[in-house]
Amino acid sequence: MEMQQIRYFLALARTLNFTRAAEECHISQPALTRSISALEAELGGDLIRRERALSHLTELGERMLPILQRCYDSAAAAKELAKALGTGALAPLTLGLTRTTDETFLLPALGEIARALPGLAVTIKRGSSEDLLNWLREGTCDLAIGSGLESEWSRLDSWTVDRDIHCLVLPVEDPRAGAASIAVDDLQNEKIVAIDGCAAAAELCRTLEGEIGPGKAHMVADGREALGFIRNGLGLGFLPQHLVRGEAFACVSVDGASMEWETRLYCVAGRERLPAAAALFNLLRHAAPPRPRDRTLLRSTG
Amino acid sequence: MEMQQIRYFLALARTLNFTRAAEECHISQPALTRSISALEAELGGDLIRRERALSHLTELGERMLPILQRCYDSAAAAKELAKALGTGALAPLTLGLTRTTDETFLLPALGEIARALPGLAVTIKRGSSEDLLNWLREGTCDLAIGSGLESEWSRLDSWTVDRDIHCLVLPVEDPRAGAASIAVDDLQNEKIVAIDGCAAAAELCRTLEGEIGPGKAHMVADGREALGFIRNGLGLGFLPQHLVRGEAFACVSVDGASMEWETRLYCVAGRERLPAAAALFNLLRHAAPPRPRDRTLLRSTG
DNA sequence: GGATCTTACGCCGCGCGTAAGAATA
DNA sequence: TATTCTTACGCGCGGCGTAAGATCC
Repeated sequence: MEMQQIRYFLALARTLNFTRAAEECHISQPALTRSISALEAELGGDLIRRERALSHLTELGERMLPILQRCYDSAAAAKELAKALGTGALAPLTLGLTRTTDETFLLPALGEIARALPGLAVTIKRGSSEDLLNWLREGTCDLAIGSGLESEWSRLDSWTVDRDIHCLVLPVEDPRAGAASIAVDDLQNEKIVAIDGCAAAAELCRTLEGEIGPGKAHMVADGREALGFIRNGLGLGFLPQHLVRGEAFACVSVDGASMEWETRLYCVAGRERLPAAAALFNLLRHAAPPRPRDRTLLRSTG
Repeated sequence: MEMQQIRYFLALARTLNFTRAAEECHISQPALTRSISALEAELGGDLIRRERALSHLTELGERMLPILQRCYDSAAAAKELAKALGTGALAPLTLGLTRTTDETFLLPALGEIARALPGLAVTIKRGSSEDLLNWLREGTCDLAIGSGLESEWSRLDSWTVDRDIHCLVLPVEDPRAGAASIAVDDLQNEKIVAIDGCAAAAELCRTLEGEIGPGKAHMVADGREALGFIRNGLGLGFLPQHLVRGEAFACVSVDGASMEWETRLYCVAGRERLPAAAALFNLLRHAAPPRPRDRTLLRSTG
């Protein structure tokens, strides 16, 4: 069963006339007759009763019609969707971000791309660094943004595109909320609330006690969950500062822990990019080097 | 876009490996490469990123996959359905009956066919004689059963397969309910309730007053509606007797009106029939000639 | 005779397999 | 070097158009 035969049959079912159907298909009438006959032979029965003015589809023909119509429509839809993707009328862009990555620095660039590509359709997937690395390998995302993806994979390229400051997050009523900073040693007996996959928090936990373990810190999925834990006294947060902005929490720096982390753009070398991914890539790569974020927000209450 | 290409692409999407996909499709690997390349050219973009162990579908490929899968599944479903129709695993049978035709005489034959053809699927369509004639012409029904389809169409064949007695149907409280018979003249001022398209009732109405008109009789769609009309005093019925059986009505014959009508089987000469239609045709044609129905029920209350 | 579908025949293109080449690990 | 995909080349099948035939109105 070939697509041509289906096209011919659909035309024939519309016209119920071999001559006119052949015209519609831009082939000779004998060619259409032969093609239909072949289809009938394959299906094991006549599709149409040839009765000149009274010609009509057989039972088999009537049953085949909607199925083959769907088949043909699917092929047509595929071509149309492919065209939309080719022209940029539909421009999907899938980004992988670690759970702690602040996406706001992307928004101006995405806005600019959306103006140039009205079909832009962004998908943001959040996951651990390992997830992002796998997504890049599998091609499940176009670009990844975060940190700590570095691996032995030689095809992974990366550039710093943003900086993020991590800080200790306390309930405002905590007695240490007004401190200029807190020493790492003061945290030895504290429970830490961190976001799963956050490299900065992982490093802090390693500093506090050899390895990061489930007993040492609460690992939650995102900032909202973390702040809820902190608010309810389950521990002290160690979170990227942007998550605390606008919330009633105190931010305090930690002496002896890395606070400023680079947010990096990762891509796979030698892999061609869709228009939207290419545009974002260029905007982020060629933008002015990211400035350190304003540190004055530390010790504020958000 | 050819069906082969779709098949090859689906295999490739499963295996993500040109060599194995070619094996699955029983073609050489270069042939599959070329076929996929041609499909990619038609769609205007790569479907798969060739990265050996890391090969994976592109965005375009991911989008095409479900659509082309549906296309291929439709074609497969068409072939399967055609096979079912060919083998008799599915044996549709569409019968056209006039609204007054008693279908019960068909049931033994249909039961016998169902035993031989487990896939039998009967559709009974009710309509006027004109409807039935059109359905036969259009091939919308396999066989028609009723009366009054005779036309100038030379291809219409028919045989008597049953007899049906029409009678005047009265509410049991009607004073004439116990009469042996009623003269046509006594009905001149009566309103008749008849089923639309019933040739017997039409003839009675013509006898009563030149032509059948909407003012002379109530024309309803089926027996249930007719009995409701009669029960509510809207008129006297003239209906085939089988519709009254088991109902609380009186049946009285009419002197001067044709009461015994032949139920005939109609088919289109020179048109091959599906297995179920052929079977029913043969059973009805070669059955013993129909006997006149028992007239003793007349004047009973059903 | 006109309309409609089928059959016959020769041709061209397309898809196939084989074989060789390129790229990557 | 082994694996994997692409390119090159020649062949044969299959679908096409033209022309003639069959059938029905």
